[in-house]
Amino acid sequence: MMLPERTVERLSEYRRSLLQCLEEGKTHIYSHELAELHHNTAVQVRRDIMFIGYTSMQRKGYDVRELISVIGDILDSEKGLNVAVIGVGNLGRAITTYFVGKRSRLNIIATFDVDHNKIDRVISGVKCYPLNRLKEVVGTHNISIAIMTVPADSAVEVSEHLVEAGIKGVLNFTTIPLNVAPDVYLDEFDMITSLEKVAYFVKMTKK
Amino acid sequence: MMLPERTVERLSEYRRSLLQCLEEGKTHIYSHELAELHHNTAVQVRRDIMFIGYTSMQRKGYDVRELISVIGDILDSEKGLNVAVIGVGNLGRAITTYFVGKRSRLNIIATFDVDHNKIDRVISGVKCYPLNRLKEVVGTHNISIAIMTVPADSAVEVSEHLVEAGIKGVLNFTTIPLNVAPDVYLDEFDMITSLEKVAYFVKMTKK
DNA sequence: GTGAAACTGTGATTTAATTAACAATATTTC
DNA sequence: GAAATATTGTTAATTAAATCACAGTTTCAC
Ligand SMILES: NC(=O)c1ccc[n+]([C@@H]2O[C@H](COP(=O)([O-])OP(=O)(O)OC[C@H]3O[C@@H](n4cnc5c(N)ncnc54)[C@H](O)[C@@H]3O)[C@@H](O)[C@H]2O)c1
Ligand SMILES: NC(=O)c1ccc[n+]([C@@H]2O[C@H](COP(=O)([O-])OP(=O)(O)OC[C@H]3O[C@@H](n4cnc5c(N)ncnc54)[C@H](O)[C@@H]3O)[C@@H](O)[C@H]2O)c1
Repeated sequence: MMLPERTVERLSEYRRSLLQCLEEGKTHIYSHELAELHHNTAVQVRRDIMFIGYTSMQRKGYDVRELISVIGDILDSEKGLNVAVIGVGNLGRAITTYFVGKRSRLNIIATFDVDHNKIDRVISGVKCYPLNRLKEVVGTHNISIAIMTVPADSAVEVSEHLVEAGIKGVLNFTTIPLNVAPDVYLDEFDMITSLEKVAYFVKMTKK
Repeated sequence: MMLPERTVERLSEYRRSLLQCLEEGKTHIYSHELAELHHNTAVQVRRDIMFIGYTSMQRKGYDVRELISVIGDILDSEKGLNVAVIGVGNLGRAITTYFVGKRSRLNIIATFDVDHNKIDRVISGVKCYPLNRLKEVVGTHNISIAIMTVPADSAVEVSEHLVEAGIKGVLNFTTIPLNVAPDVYLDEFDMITSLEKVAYFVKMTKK
């Protein structure tokens, strides 16, 4: 049974706060505390936690360590998943640098590009392969997720290669919407739209 | 009257496709064509367009140029809005470089940092100011939107400065959720969550 | 010019997501 | 140890978003 998309997002966010709590020595947390950390309500938090079937010790709040672990059981794959970054320009490089070394079940283990100045170089410890070796490398390294940061005009073509190579999830940072096979999960991550949305609501509340 | 959030997002996306169409010399477009470009349905497109009160010439589809203009009337502010990037690290630099020069009503006109190696330097034509001049510069340059790309541990503090300085919209790229005054619009743009969400659905469809 | 075909615009309906309401349970106070 | 308090888990109600269904136009074919 698949959780609602918004719940999955919130669980990921909760987990990060919970890890923070743990560092601060907090062992238990109430639904309303978690809610306050995340612009939402205590009921919403409890509902999300209900979805994953965890129950707290009544009246004491949720056991932080346990909750982290249960969320992990839901979100993480047992052995983690391998990730590739496609297009190592400004954004691709920023992302790669950022993610590498983060303790996580998602490991960026390869990047791809077509620029000969980048190919075979190592960026933040991750090797850059030529795009035409995509299928091979995806296979041998068991990569299932791609982060797309190629220029807009090669996005469609590259996305087809990705599907062909056996990628099962795509996080698309390019500004053009993609079409992938129905068994491939696609998330469009659109900065321009986000910025325009902020601008719209700023404009509207000014009036 | 305020449009639903999702509709605003889609309008921004439609506009980009429409601009593309224009370049390709397409003068009219049907709802189902626009839908196909954006993983959604013709009815959804028509409903969104109905929201903004535009009507097509029956049976010919929407006039591309007109529709772009009407969406612009809804989304854009008359004179555009000024934007600042706070924290010019890897991500801040990538974003600044990307946005500058894009024909748009949203202009990145300043960046801020605390690192003396960055302050007073010009990045992609945009000057970097010291953070302690935030209020002054926001005032004199009439900046209303901030893109936050500072390290997580200074995010909360910086967000307070932003609100204090009179910023009205924040696009937050840091991994910790912020709390801003109720009249400030905040969008959390969370890459880790997005990636974890992709991973979850990949994991689930594998089974 | 008449009938069929192709689209749009929108009221009605359905589905999904959120919020309200409250019983059940544990804890504290006196 | 009874009453008051705080918190969870869940059913029911509400609200928001998406989809269906179809009437109303325009165009096209003949
Ligand atoms: N930088 C941003 O903040 C930002 C914001 C919004 C959207 N985007 C989108 O993200 C993408 C990347 O942006 P960027 O600023 O990093 O651009 P960039 O030009 O700095 O990087 C693009 C990289 O992709 C490589 N590349 C080109 N064709 C390729 C191919 N067919 N296969 C693999 N690699 C290829 C290039 O060699 C380069 O290294 C663009 O599509 C852009 O629209 C970026
Ligand atoms: N790079 C990514 O792909 C990525 C992904 C997810 C989240 N993020 C988040 O985005 C933020 C920036 O990431 P990054 O990779 O660019 O980091 P970075 O370390 O490269 O850049 C941070 C910049 O902020 C500046 N800074 C530090 N304190 C500041 C302050 N108080 N005021 C203004 N500027 C200050 C630093 O001098 C530096 O220039 C981080 O919060 C990170 O969690 C980044």
